[in-house]
Amino acid sequence: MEKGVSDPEKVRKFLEGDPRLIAPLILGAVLTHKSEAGPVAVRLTEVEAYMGPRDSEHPDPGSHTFGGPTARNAPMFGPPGFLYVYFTYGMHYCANIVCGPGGSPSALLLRAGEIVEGEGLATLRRPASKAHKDLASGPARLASALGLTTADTGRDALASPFSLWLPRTPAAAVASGPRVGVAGPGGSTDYPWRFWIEDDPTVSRYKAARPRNRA
DNA sequence: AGATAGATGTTCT
DNA sequence: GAACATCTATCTC
Repeated sequence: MEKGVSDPEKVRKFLEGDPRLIAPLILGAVLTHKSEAGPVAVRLTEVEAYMGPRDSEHPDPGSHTFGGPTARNAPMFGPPGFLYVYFTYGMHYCANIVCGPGGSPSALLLRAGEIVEGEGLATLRRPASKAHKDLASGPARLASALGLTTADTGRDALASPFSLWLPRTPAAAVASGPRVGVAGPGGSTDYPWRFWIEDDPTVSRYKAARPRNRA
């Protein structure tokens, strides 16, 4: 694993930029979480930009900040480099890294990655995973493998027990594309919010969102 | 091997 | 109610 920039000052400065510019450059970065059970590190292979309504000419109804600040999305209105973790679908967590200048509010959703350290612990946390490449091949899988929960929302991803290493050299082949299956008026399906490392086996496979039946 | 259905429960509109 | 997820089970090809 090629080491890169880890100085929190420099990393935070980098994260102050536009998430759509940061996204292709953060691919390959390594996020580490050291828990009492041990460290787990993930090399990011897929991220998705979420823009605050005032930061973009493209409406983004998919963003949690689309409707303004709430108790849940408060970290997104804070300084860059902090975690925004939310609970979704009654059983999963998804982790974002806040970026843009403080108060933006925008973030990068960590959609997928490859476990590069602590695979044993990651496997314990992901008993359903049958393959190495599937340990973090999805936003909720990634959060689960790293052991992230809503208890971690608002915590600094650039300070202990976390660390974030930027890649020394940008990923060779970065692809981008729209989200799919996004419902809602003005749908944000027509803009490339999503970035991933081309041909990386750990990138999540896309399925259109399916409507759920009521109980 | 791929597609589909059902279940799970928090947060916001 | 609806939500950009995941797992398991159960079909079909």
